[in-house]
Amino acid sequence: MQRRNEISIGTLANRTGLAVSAIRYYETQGLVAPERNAGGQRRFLRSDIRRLSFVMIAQKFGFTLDRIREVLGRLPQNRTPTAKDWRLISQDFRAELDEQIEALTRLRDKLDGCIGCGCLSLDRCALYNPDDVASNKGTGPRYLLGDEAVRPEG
Amino acid sequence: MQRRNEISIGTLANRTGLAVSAIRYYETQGLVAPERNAGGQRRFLRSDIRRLSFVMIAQKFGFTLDRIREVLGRLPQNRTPTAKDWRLISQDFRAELDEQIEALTRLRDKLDGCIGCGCLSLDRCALYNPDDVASNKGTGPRYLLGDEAVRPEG
DNA sequence: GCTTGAGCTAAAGTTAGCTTTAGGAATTAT
DNA sequence: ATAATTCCTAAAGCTAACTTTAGCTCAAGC
Repeated sequence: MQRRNEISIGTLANRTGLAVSAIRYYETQGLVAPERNAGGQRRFLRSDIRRLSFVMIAQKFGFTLDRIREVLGRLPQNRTPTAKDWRLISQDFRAELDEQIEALTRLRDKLDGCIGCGCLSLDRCALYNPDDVASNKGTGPRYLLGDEAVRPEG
Repeated sequence: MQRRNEISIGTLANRTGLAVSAIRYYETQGLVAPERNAGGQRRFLRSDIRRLSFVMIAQKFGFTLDRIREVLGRLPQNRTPTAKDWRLISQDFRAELDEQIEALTRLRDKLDGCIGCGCLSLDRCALYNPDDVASNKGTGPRYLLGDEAVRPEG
């Protein structure tokens, strides 16, 4: 009962490399909205492969699922997104990314100033500007960019 | 019983802006190691203000506490760190940071290529190179891009 | 000397992003 | 027609980085 344009969760998992459980979780988070067949099983569209690929890429850049859902919300709801639709949101995405990289670079440059004075003290240090990098408020894990960027051990 | 060079956890909290509970947690994680007074209360050194300041900065850059503990381990254990000591580890730190920024920039450039083709598909997209940015941490076996190959069925 | 604020510990709760487990039901393969 | 997969749901578990709560002790001010 697998129509041309419909795929099962297992197939989607294989095509994206995601775990089946992860895809189900993404559904609860509103990142995909599959239909159900007569037996109650999820039927995804082929275009969901691209959709979830986007999710994975965005995560690699450090975006949260909430943020990603927002971005995906800019895709047309009433039809399957075209290449042009994806191009548009990828461009917005790139702009945010540029800002993130710049913020990080500014922060790094400030660290340079502090290496000079060796202070690292709250009283004087330029590093304590709250506007630097979007500071993740509240409890829970706070990660923006991968922690172990490159470990020297390799 | 507050000696010249010793401060209470409350004072340390005020000086760093951290919550008292956060400082206690950092102790369990081996990021600070205060002594105790006769009554069992923690007595920190003034130099711990700088130490925790470093922790906060490193977190702002997205480093995990585990990673930060490692970095702090390069400070001398037997004496209070000098400005020069801090300068040395800040430099190492900067190097890692540079790599992080570069990895992110490389990834962004690849996104540019994909905006061109609008593909965002696992089969073709350059974004799925496992060497890009260190894969996300988190729980359990997560086949993110690169951890476990994207199966050969193609 | 008594009250009040600061500290202490251990344990449980929180958020994000999932995975694992348990116990069935639907599909697919033989 | 079975057997073997795959899928389903709900609930619990896990990591990181903390906070909150409960119940008690210590220290400081009047």
